Amino acid sequence: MTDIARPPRRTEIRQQNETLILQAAEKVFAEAGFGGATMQLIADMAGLPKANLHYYFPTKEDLYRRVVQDIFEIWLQAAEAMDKAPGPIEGIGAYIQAKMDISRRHPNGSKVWAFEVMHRAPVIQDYLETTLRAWTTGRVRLIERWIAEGKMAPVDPEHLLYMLWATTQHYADFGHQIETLNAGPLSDDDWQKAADSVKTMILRGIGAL
Amino acid sequence: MTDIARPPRRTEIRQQNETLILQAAEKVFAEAGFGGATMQLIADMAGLPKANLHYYFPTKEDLYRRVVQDIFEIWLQAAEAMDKAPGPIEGIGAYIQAKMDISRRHPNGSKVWAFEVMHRAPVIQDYLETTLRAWTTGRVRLIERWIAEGKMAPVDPEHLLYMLWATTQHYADFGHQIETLNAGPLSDDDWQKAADSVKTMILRGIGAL
DNA sequence: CCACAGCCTGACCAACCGGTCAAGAAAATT
DNA sequence: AATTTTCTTGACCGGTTGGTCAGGCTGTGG
Repeated sequence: MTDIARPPRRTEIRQQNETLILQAAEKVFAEAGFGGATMQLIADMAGLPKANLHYYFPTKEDLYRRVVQDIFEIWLQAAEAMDKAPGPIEGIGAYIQAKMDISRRHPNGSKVWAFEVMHRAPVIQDYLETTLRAWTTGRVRLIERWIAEGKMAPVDPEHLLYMLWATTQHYADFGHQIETLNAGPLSDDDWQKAADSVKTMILRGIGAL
Repeated sequence: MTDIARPPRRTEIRQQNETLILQAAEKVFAEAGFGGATMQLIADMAGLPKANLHYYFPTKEDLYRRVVQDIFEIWLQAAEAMDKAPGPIEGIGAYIQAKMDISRRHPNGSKVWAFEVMHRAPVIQDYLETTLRAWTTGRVRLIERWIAEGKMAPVDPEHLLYMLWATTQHYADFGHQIETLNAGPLSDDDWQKAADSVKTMILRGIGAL
């Protein structure tokens, strides 16, 4: 009865199977990259026949795109903590904490993003040029304001952002290396120490402490 | 005349073709990962028939292992700058500069390493457990000495090392993202600014300035 | 000049890849 | 209960993959 093309009704089965597939895909893409991942492996991990995957996600690239988009949104959400803060200690401190939590809880998502960017971002280049760039310039202005208000030292805002991304995501992307040097997985205490170390070094590094 | 099994004589042709193949392989592995890279693509980029690659490197994995090993040695060499220094300002400053130079000149090598570690290091796990761990504990002791001598604030040495690796390698691994936000490749000035920013923030962050 | 080790490569192979499809099972709607 | 939509799946396909191999080529030491 409606003129607009109705979006396919989201039945419960659909919802359930989609998340099942997406979880398996995130893991496989993270561990093998786009080229190394196979639909068969994702299907096995999700406990579904391969043909069923192609019913929900027509192509491998469609599935991959969804995985990358989901991660990007999680990160964007974490960035909100930065905006409401009165100064860098609260704002950047909260941002580091939020990103460290994500590195711990969604390490595979972070890895897929890293794979994609290293691959020269064939799938999400438009995101980089639009959403990420807009977000970045906004945050640069915020940092510049804090500097003008004397709340932190006059550091280059862009390189500060790169440092925030690099340090926090390192605990996800290079988690295996860290665990090897640590002779085992990081405990709750280890993670808290890591977050505190990063916060202390960076906040002092920008003259906010 | 020698009793030991002679290593195959390294003719000039062999030397030349091996480096040709290794250069092409580094690029392809960096852009596609191990699974996504194909011997055919590497062969085309090296300007040799595929069968010739298998003459010098019997399997894809042999070739890959060589690429990863080469990068690891470059990094180890860069770390020497840290040892001879009297304190953190010179030592860590020089280490950051050296690693930033490598990120600029060998971005592909850095990416291959990242791929490998994200892949849970199937090929170089022994390197992580032996060489890298030994190097790390040595450097931890050095930093602890500097702290004891009052030359820097009492930060956690391991997390400082992670920060050094993360920030410097970020400019190689995420170079595409940085170039996109920068609306173009980084100039000489940009690279110097980046290195200076990292040095300033980290050295101040560890209380060495 | 020969001999021979090192180098080169087109053709080939089994295995695996992403993706298709037809036919039916299960649910939802009427 | 009938019908229509959504979901499921084994079998299949053309194309590509890493790797092999026989046979020819090349340069060098004797």
